[in-house]
Amino acid sequence: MNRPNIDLLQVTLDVLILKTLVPGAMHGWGIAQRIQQVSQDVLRVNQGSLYPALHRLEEEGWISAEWGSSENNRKAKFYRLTRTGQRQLEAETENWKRLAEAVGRVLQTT
Amino acid sequence: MNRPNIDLLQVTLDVLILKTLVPGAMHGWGIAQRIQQVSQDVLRVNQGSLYPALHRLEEEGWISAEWGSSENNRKAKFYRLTRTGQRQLEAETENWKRLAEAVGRVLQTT
DNA sequence: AGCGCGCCCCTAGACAGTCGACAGGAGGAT
DNA sequence: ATCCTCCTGTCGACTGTCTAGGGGCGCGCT
Repeated sequence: MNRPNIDLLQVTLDVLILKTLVPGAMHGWGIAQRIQQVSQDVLRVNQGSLYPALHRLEEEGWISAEWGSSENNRKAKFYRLTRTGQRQLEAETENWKRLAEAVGRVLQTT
Repeated sequence: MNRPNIDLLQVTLDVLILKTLVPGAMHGWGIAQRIQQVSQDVLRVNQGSLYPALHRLEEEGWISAEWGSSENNRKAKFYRLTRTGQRQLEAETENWKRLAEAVGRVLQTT
């Protein structure tokens, strides 16, 4: 009831993460930052959603992890898109498009 | 796994239902049919999602229900958009647009 | 040296909403 | 009578998010 002011994403985080990794490997915190930035603050990724998602994706074999050190010289786990992850990204992107179009059709009929 | 040809909606059903009721009152089954039709079969509403959603919306006061008889002379519960439901629809539509745009921005950066 | 802050990782429990399957009643046609 | 279609509804399992924690380690400041 008490309508929490939020309107976070109900979309599968997965495709967003996958897409963010296309330019190159990144650590989790950086991924979240970038998504928020590129979406102009509309999409915010909570840590409690981020890490489970990351681990899920890794388990699926769509991304692979490797420890390294961040630009601030902190220990960080870098994730990279795998080949199957690339395919998955394409499939899910296509999926999103169809979904968005379909919802659009329903919503914009005067 | 066995890729059931569908890829149901992970979107809030609510806004779809609300929008479908704009032209006039409808019964639950008809709402589901119409959404599927307008979305060109991309969006399918399962019964197990539909009725809980309907009841939820009614409880929120966004739609009101009334028993009547369908065009096939069957007993059916007709739902109508209330005034607050109208407002809610506008808000959620706006919300969807922002979300879709944001996801689009992330996804289409080459 | 010691302290705090910002960066970066992770987990646990509660909770909401969907999915697939199932159940039931009532009208119309055979 | 019997069966099919229309139409409403519920239940348990599951997936995924949210809130709210906890910890470790550089770096700059005093």
